[in-house]
Amino acid sequence: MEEALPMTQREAELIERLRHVGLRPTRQRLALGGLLFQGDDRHVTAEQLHGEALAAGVRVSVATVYNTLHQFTEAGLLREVVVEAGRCYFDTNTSEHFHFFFEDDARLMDIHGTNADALTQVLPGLPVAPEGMLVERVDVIIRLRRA
Amino acid sequence: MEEALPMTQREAELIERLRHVGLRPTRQRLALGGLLFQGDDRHVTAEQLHGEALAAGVRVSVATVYNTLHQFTEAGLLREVVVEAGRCYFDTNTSEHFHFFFEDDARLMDIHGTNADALTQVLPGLPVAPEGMLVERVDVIIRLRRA
DNA sequence: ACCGCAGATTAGAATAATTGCAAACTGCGG
DNA sequence: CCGCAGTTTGCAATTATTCTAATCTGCGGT
Repeated sequence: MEEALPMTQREAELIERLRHVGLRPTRQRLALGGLLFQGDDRHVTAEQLHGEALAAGVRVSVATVYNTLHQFTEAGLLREVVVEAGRCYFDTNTSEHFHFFFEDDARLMDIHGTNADALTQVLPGLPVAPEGMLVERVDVIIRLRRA
Repeated sequence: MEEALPMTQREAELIERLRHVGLRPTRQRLALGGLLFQGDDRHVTAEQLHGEALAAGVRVSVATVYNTLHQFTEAGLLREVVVEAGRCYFDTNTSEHFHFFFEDDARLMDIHGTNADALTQVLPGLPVAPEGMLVERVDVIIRLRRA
């Protein structure tokens, strides 16, 4: 039997957060959540996160990482961003924002600040969705290359 | 030996177009080009195009379809659009424009018309690319779902 | 504390899209 | 009509993701 580890504030918050969206706070979900939601915004692939988990000594399968990422996305804790065929990123920043994508090193970066604001303001109104359709999400990706 | 078929105007134009971008007008490239550049704008996946080619009685391998699509893209005859993890579309409309994506039937549609214009006008200036980087391309995808 | 079970996790196989490769083929300039 | 660089091909290899069926586990009820 394991000694009950002291629970940090962050852990307690994470548990509450999971419960709130109807997900049972299992060992794996807590571990992955802990890696994902530590401070600054992150953009990870399933592979990456799996690697980090293993490196941190957490036993977890790739399948579970995928399950968890999708469940988190479903629950609104993550946002999925597709940039390249056959690679998909999960973004811990779920607010309305756009992305820079650095093609040279396949890295994704949030765009925030005044530059993006004008763009944000223009988007909501247009273009009008076709009859009977509603806008699920708007993705704006600005692809960059070393000059 | 085959009888030389009469060459239509469109075929001749396609040959010229390929030569102009430095691609040898081979049987396969002509067939695929013919399917792609017939009138209205198209959004096809490699699989789809391969299917169409076979249906049209053109012998061509999947590998060649991929090669050709990428060469055409490289040459500026096509534009690649990534919408879903593990599926990538090629758009015969290479001008600056945005896309609707119908999540229900995985279909892509160009956005043109006045609605998109305001957005187009806002894009060029911002957001400013980070130091030493230049904007390769801006992708705007508006994801739709049946209401 | 202990039980039981619905929900979660797992390894490994299966699927899907795409790319790599080495051998065979073919426009096209000479 | 020759020759070769550029193309194409089938197939194997890779990569990302999903499926599956057996096993495990959080947690409410006792």
